[in-house]
Amino acid sequence: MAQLSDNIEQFIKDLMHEDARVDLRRNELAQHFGCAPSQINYVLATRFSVDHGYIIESRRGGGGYVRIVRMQTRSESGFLDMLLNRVGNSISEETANAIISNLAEKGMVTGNEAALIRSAIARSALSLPVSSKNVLRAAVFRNMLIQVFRNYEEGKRDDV
Amino acid sequence: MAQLSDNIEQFIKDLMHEDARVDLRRNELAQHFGCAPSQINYVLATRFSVDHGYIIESRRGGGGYVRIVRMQTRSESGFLDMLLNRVGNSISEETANAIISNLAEKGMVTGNEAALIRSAIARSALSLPVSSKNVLRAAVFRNMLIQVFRNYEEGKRDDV
DNA sequence: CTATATTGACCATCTTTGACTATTATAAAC
DNA sequence: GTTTATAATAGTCAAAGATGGTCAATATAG
Repeated sequence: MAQLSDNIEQFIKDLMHEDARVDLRRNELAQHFGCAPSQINYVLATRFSVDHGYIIESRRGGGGYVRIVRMQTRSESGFLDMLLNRVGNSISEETANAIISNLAEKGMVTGNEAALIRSAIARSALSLPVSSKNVLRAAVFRNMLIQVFRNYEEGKRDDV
Repeated sequence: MAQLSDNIEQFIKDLMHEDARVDLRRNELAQHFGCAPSQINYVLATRFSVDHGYIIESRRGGGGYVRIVRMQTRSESGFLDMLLNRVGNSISEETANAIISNLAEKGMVTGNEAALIRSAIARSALSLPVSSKNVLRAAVFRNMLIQVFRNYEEGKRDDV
């Protein structure tokens, strides 16, 4: 089932296992995977966004490159502030999921916890319009309970 | 005479004989049985629901799949069933917290997970009235993020 | 007759590609 | 040395492809 995009993502993450920064040639990488160069941009956009905790820099022309940098966080409280700011008053499920992935990659939440958070903020959990907090709470809680049992079933293993 | 749905159900259950989890291609399976793809959804909805002890996950697009996950034992899925029933359509924060404590006592969730669930369904997280899912999601997510960092700063300790 | 099953039309989401554009380095011309 | 042409990169965006989801109409089994 592994998709081209997933393979490229993994390839890059392997490269970054040691270093917080990696440079690569877009065209070379595309050739290595036998795909269109713009495919690389797609992977970067969907898996290495700022919300995922990465910054992309690049340069065109001879000797051009694409640089992927894993963002560093100074302090935990600063990081939390930044995240709360990013979330703000409104956030899409996709953006939230990117942030959750980032937290999981950083080891700040376990895979189970990440899944639990996802289940609480999923579109399907937030039934609107809703008349009372109790009704809304039930919807969110139900989703989380199901998630708990999914985790429990897998023997608390962390695969997300 | 065995219905198509029964055959598909059996086929999937055979696949799951060994593993508690199986991934399949909806279209492939439909083709295998010479039926409409949506027939697969029907089978999943009627025979692999949460009530039946299964959880369905899926992904669209290239490399898409349908994943069926079985909960470990009948008693566990029965327990979940009971809980979902108890939650029903509406639940107070107090009742929900009691359920969460019970799950923690049984060791089905860690202390961190319990705290995370509480933070998602707290009165303060469920800001109503609210105009959009994104706004509501932000409120819930913010609460959970704060909880994540509280857990993390406490050294990932699990005290309930 | 009623409950269950089946299908098909239409929708939503994710991925891959290709044509066109933008930028930079290097070599050539002056 | 500056200007100009050419090659070498990378970026953007929209279209096409590849899946799966939903729902209402219809058919079938009991």
